[in-house]
Amino acid sequence: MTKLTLERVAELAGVSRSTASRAINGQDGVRPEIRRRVLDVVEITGFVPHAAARSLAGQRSNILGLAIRQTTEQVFSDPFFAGLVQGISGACNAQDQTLSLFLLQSADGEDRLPVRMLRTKLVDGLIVTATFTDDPLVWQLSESGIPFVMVGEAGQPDLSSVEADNDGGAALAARHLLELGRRHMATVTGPLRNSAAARRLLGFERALAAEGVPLDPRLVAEADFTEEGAYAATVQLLDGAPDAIFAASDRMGVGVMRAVKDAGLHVPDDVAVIGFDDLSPALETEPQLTTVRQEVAQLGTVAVDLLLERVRTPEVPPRRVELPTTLVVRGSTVPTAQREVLVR
Amino acid sequence: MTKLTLERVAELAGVSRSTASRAINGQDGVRPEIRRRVLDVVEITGFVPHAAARSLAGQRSNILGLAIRQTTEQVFSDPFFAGLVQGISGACNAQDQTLSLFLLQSADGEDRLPVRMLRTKLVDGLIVTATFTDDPLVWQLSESGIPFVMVGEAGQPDLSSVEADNDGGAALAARHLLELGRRHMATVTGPLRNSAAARRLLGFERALAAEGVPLDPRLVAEADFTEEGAYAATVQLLDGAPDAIFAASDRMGVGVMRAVKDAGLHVPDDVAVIGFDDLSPALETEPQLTTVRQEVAQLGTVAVDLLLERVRTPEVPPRRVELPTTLVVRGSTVPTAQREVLVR
DNA sequence: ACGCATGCTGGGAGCGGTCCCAAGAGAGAT
DNA sequence: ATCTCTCTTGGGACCGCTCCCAGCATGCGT
Repeated sequence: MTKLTLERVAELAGVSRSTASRAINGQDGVRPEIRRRVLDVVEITGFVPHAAARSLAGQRSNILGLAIRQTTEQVFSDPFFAGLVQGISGACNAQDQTLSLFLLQSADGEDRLPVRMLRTKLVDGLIVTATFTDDPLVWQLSESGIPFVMVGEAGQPDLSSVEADNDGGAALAARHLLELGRRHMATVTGPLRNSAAARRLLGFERALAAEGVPLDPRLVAEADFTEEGAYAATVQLLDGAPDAIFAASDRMGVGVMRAVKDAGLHVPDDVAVIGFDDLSPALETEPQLTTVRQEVAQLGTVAVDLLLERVRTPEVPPRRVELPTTLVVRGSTVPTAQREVLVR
Repeated sequence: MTKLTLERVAELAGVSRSTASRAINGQDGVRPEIRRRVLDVVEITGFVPHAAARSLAGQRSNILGLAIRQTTEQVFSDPFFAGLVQGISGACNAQDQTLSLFLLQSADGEDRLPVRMLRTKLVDGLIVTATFTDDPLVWQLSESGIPFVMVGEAGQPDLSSVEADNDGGAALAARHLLELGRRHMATVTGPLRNSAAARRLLGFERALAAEGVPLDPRLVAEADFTEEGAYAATVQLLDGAPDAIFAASDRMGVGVMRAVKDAGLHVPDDVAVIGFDDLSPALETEPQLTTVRQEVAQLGTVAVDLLLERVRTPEVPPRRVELPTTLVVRGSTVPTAQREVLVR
């Protein structure tokens, strides 16, 4: 049996290679009747164009890379990445792109891996996430002139990026707590070299200050976005007797609540707890976690759009997208009964 | 500036394309001196061969796919996958292969995705995991004649696969509990359509039966490899007043312990708990979880080896590798003090 | 000194597509 | 009826690399 190539399909459809190619790729300038005939042959034979040939000739691989700058362990335990990958992979499917995942753990040698990768033209562009401030990877990438976008991280102004409105979200949390009459606010931040973590702290601080309730620096503890880290941080914070704690992620919110409870305190009566993300952990606590919702999956789809924009029209300047956040009130700040009253 | 191609490198080194290619790919039949010269040019120019061209000409892409048949959410919350990906990705790097990850969630349309994928020759082969018994994906793959290996799942005998000695491991757990004098054994299994889960149950049952302590069917509860699922299952099991519970994964072990404690019982005095995997969750409980260790990362490296074997020498028949398991005793079965005595 | 292995090296032919350009067929205009 | 112009279509030239094969210069044996 002859190998199934475009040439062969064209032959079977009684047209030329060029015409077959046009028909298959949905380009116009093909008589409908002929297009039909070609597509029928494709259908029957189950022809699928050879990726390498296509990418060699077409100067485009239609593969997008997702580079996550984190330990494998971290990546595979943080629901944020689950949502992000979900969104990205959905968008890739919808746009006929293949997604390839790269986990960049080490800070050294492997660093050059992604750049090498891109030089091979294996991927058309890269979505980069979980980098930290001044990550060498970022400037290596921008220097190499490869199309890429950053997710959840501001980066330099001349780069494409998507992120949630972290400041605004944190401010929502702050105002919510103020409205509840809390005055002794504490916060467990993510690693501050991570820009999202930093902005959440900043937004929280500012919003409080704006209302004349400045955040006591002793009531700020830095953690690492893990439940355990947040637990430890909270244990410390509790010495300062806060009446509300803002955790920079839901996962940390879980740790915070556990620590509060273990200290014999009640949520939300003694200490109101609020998280960030609105991912699955927020629903697994008792009471459920009030949180600032960010559309994680959408972060992913927007990232894909931005990247394709960069790949397809490099001349269009990069742009930055900020997605809105919303407050989701649950039992960790407002007891159920009371909430119903509020709703009314 | 001229584009950096093999041709150009050859020209700079003053040799032919062929020679440059041989030098770069480490093939022999190149005078050492010439090879040096070529490699120097490569070094200086930073030449990286074009992936598509290479794969088109060489009939091999050097990309391996990892297909995980699970919800994104599940994948990104199960430490088992973290370890597996770690192992696979390490092995890929070591063998100069690129890893591409495919999450296959839906059971329908997207099912054909991997097959389509492979038809494009984008990946040379696939590592498949987390499939279930009679998963259509498996026969689709074997029918399509694409090289692939299965991880942690027996599959048909004529397929390459790696998995831990699940039966043996479960038997280790059983015997350990027996030695501790427990007689009222219970177990929380994984989803039984998953072959690993099924074998762990089987191994546990058989080992107990062999010692004349048959497993009471009412003390078997099926869960879904999640902590929550195991918690719920355990709540039920506790009605039967077991004095030991074998959880088919560490993550489930955590749920089991939580349920036991919430029921006001003590671990290990009232109920001994034992897990499977020896992954991070086992260390996060108090007391730490005794568990059956399987070398998850090694599962990954072996998978890559097997797959490359299939890809490179299709004529060699597929083979099945079973990795040994070991028992790791911790506080959830034997209190620290007592353990020290044992060690002595 | 001559023939013949042996070892390197260079050239050419693809791999399977995409894209550009020229040629052919109709349709509309004059 | 002739000439354009537009719409399709086919052919050829690559894309950048690998692989095969022929050509050449050595080295050796005799």
